[in-house]
Amino acid sequence: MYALVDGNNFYASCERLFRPELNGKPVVVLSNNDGCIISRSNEAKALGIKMGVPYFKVKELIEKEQVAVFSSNYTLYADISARLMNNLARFTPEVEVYSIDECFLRFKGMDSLETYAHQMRQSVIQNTGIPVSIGIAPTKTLAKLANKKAKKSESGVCVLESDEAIHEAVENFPIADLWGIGRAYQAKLELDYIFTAGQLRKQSEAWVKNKLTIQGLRMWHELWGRSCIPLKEVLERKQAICTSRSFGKLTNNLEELTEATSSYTSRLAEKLRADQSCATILNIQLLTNRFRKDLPQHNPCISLPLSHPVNNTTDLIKTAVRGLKSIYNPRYQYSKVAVIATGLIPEQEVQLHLFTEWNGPKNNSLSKLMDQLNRYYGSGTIRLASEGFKKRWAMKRENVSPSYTTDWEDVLKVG
DNA sequence: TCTGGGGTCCTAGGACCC
DNA sequence: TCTGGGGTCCTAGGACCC
Repeated sequence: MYALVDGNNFYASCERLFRPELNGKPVVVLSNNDGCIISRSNEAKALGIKMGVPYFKVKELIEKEQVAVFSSNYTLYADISARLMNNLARFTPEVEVYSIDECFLRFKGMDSLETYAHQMRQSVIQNTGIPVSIGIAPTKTLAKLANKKAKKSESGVCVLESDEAIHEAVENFPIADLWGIGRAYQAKLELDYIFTAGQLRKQSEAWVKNKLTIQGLRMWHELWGRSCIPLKEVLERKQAICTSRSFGKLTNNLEELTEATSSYTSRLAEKLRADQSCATILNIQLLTNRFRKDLPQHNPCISLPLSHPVNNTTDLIKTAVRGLKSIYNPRYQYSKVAVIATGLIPEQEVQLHLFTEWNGPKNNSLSKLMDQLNRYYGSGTIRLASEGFKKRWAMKRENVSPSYTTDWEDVLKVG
């Protein structure tokens, strides 16, 4: 049996941990650049604030209703997430951390899962302060479905074990809420008058494969209780690593774009090293603001093969800036730059080259020392001058909460 | 004025191999 | 008139997830 455990309104719940006076009050968390609503407390949902709406469109309502607004603080959420996952790992050895706020667990040969689920829930709320919902079923797809049911229930737990219970849960479950059905598939299925998981489940194997390809077929089997999506317990090495952010304002200034590209690339290099990977290809993409219909659009990108696999900051920045300059056009106002590393290979398995002077990864001690210093003294403490100092392009983050659990300066004082 | 960021998997089609 | 069969690898684009 699989369980899916997830934090209720996770980011909003994290913010409330350290602001208990906000319990029972509406709270929202914004995306990067204070752009969109990405997490809402139940009270905020009740006000009709929808997921994903641009902040400026609901600002008036938010002010009128005195909703507490937070810029996103991923340092905080990642730390709370780790506590949550560690707590859950005490209940079974088979754990897959699926996202920052979700976790699949697997149980073998247990006969009182319902009781166990309530114990887990109690333990998590007591040890981390985060309320969670738990769905349990014979497959991951059904566990996700059970989790949605759990969210709506009083107890926060939903166990689907017997064929009858599964049948009843699936029968009227909206197709759009299924794990694996997005907007495009929803539209496609509705053209065939399929609106519920029950209706989809009744279709033939061949029909489903034809409409939704192999992944849809897996989902179909899982809806019948035949598990075909395994638990991924070990983290696989990433195939691509990306750093991209919108600017706080539009710009066509090459100096600013160069600073931003250098900064993002520096962050990207840190991520590569943390993953113990080296890149063989670096992609740079410039984007204009697609919502500004009044401005000309320009979204050029370039793929730069690296002469040898690297993850050190200076080499990557040199390449990135060269790429940026080759696609930049001063006629356009840009809102974002993305730096993407692909063709990743393990740091330990970098091949030497037979026909060039290059003789192996150069001593990365400078980059590694920078990582150490930045981990200890805070991100950006030591950096390359090309990343700039004024950072006029930096993203908006007007309501960011303190790093309560990861920065000594921000630890709460009791007195 | 103001609209997020970071990933994965699958398929079709083209280039190429013997 | 009539032009094979069986593969691999790569890429772009489309779908999905949180």
